[in-house]
Amino acid sequence: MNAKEKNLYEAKAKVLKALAHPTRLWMAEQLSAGEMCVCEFVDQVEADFSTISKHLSVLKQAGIVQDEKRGKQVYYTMRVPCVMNFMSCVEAVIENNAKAQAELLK
Amino acid sequence: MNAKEKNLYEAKAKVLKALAHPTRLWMAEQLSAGEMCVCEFVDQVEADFSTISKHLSVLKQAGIVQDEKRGKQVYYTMRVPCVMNFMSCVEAVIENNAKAQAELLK
DNA sequence: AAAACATTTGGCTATTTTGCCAAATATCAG
DNA sequence: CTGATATTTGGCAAAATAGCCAAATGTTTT
Repeated sequence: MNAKEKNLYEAKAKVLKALAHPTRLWMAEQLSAGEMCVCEFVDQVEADFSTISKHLSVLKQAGIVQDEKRGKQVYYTMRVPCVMNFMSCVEAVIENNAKAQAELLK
Repeated sequence: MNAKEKNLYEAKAKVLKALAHPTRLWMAEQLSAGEMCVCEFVDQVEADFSTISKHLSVLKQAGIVQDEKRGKQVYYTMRVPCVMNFMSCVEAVIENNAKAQAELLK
């Protein structure tokens, strides 16, 4: 693996890492259904609003979402909607794991 | 978000987290092309073999790969091949980011 | 049984990530 | 301008992750 390839894998990993947090993943899924402002997340997520803001910032830094200020509020939208397409496969992994677990109990 | 839903997002995040490391992501991509033994990774990755073993263990714990001992060697294979399908989208994110960067320089 | 080989595990430190609080910034209402 | 509201930023402590070394385990060869 040369330097260029290494950079590529680091870039890819950064995108995945941004999604690899329960709260951020949930946020991304919500945004897949349409834009939301920070205040809506504050209402629905049990965490300090500064924490929520930082999570959104991580998603933005990774290039997954974008923000737009309108009045007092900041609205976030998905920038690359396809990102959520693979969640069905992630769910398949989890189902597989559950099956394997169940198998152990037989 | 109730407790059950929270568990689900934690499980999904765990799968993503397992892939969210340059070395592990590279390993997963290699395995998408067919099985490999730990020793092959040791030859190709610049890291201690214990580190490599631990990375593979993380992928296994997440349910992404499975292992099989044959003789002295341990062979790893993808357990849920679809996991790599979304990489084209992750690449799209990166391309988008690059475009945005380029735009800044104009 | 001993030596050699392949891999995993335990333990430790360095680094990164999380999440809260407090403070700063920006916008709007009066 | 002042105060209220929405959000971001800085700073810090706690928790999680990464990666190396050494030791343990399992397998084959001699």
